[in-house]
This record gives sequence, structure tokens and C-alpha cells, in this order.
Amino acid sequence: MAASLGLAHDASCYAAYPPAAAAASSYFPSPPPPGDLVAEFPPTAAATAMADDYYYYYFQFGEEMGGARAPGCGGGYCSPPAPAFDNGMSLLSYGGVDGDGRRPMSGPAAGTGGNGGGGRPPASRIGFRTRSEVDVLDDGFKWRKYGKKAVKSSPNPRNYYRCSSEGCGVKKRVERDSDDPRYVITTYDGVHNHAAPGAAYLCPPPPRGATATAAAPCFSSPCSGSASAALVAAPSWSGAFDAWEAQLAAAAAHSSESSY
DNA sequence: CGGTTTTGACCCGCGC
DNA sequence: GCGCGGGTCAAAACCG
Repeated sequence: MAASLGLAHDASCYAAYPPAAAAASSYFPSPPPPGDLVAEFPPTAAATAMADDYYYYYFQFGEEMGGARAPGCGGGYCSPPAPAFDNGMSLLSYGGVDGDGRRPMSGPAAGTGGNGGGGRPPASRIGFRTRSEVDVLDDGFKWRKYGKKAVKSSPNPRNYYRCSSEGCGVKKRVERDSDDPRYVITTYDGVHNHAAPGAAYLCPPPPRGATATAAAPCFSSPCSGSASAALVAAPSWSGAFDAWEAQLAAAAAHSSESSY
């Protein structure tokens, strides 16, 4: 099932948090810098086919980007903002469609500034392409498999999962990239209405003394419930950033009494 | 024994 | 209307 042996630690570090948090449309405190945009759309046919109506994130890890995991990664959380490209994860592209079904992507602007870029806010359906040897990446949530289907566009079967939490209708699809089996394409559909059981991965607290413009690449402490709620509730990129800033501000204001 | 996985059947939307 | 493909259901098997 979920990553558990061998590369498990790496897998959870590299790919655990982005899906769940991004599914909440709130993962990234800020959009990736334009310079890190390699392509507007997923590079593979399978990925492209899956990106018709949801935001798609293309992650690539480690050695290919010349990056190195930050020391704290194995302990729990790596932040994905720009500075974090040194932590082994890279956001290569992201895209989506606007309300007319077109792909309006012009880089990060499409999802920033409260939709000011012309694109709609991040959709509740998000896809990731992650390089992993394990099919099911541990994202902190508990999933129950409810289907498996051979799809015509890929020689690899597609697996369907539903969040096991009662009342949470989030689903995800997992399949190997037909063009490059080293990659796993994971699609999240919906937003969790609850905190992740493995919340330490998903909503880290800001580091003591951190500022909004200097997010540390990795954290390892569990987060508070309020911080989690703020992140989950953030409706857009800007909202996510606001939430992030709120966390930072709160941490700064209460650093003397915070208890991570 | 309860939760999860498996897997064939079924349903539904879409294109022709 | 029909066939196809994708998504879901649900019962049985499996597992801790």
C-alpha cells in the first residue's frame, strides 16, 4: 500500500504533503517563481490527457534537478516554495483550465492574486506527476481502494481510492505514467473536510522567527490545529499565502508561549 | 471481527 | 440507438 519500506522515507518526504495540501487549494504559500516553470503543461501524453479540467502539478525530484534534500526532510515536512527547490522537489509546471474550458495558463499569474491572473482559482481536482518507485505515496491521509481499471490511454491500470474518513468524499486516482513508468500520476478530486491523520506532514508550523519572505525549506515539528485549519480553509493562492502569513504572524506574536 | 482489497458487473456520458 | 471508455458499486476474499 503506502510507501513503507526502502524508499518509503524518501517517498513520503518528497511527495507526501503536496497532494493533500494542494487538494485543499492551499498548499503553496506562494506560486513557484516563473524561472522554475519549464512548460505550461505536463510533458507526457498521459499527463496531458489527465489535465483537461484540473490543475496539474509536475514534480520532479532530487538528482535530476541537481537538488539535495534538506536535512529536516526525513523528519516530516519540506516546504515547497522557491527556496525549497533545494530540498529535492521541483515544481516544473502547473496548469489548468478556465471557466470556458480553455487552458489560460501563462505561468503562476494564472493562479495568483486572488485569481487576478485571469485563471480561475485552483480547482478542487489536482494532479501530480511524481517520480517514485512506490505507486501509492503516503500523503498523510487514509485511503480505501474502491476500484481498479485498465485505461486505454495507458498500459498501466488506474487505481481508484476514496478517503476513509467518514463524510469525506475526496477521491484520488493513481496510475503509472505510460510514457515513463518511473513516474506516478496521482489525481486528487475534492477537498478534505478534516485534518490529516498524519498532519505533521501536511501543515507544518512556521519556524520560530521566520518571516513570510524567508520560508524555511523544511520543518519537522507537528503543527497546531489552528494552523491546519487556516491552511485547509485557504481558497486560493493568495488565500494560502495569507494563511501562511497569518501563521507566521501568529508564531511571531506568540513565540514565547508556542509549543510545537 | 472489522476494515481493506480485489474484481467483475453495472452505470453513465460521449461520440458516431 | 449503439458501442466504447471511464468511473463506481458491491460481494467475496483477504488480512491484521
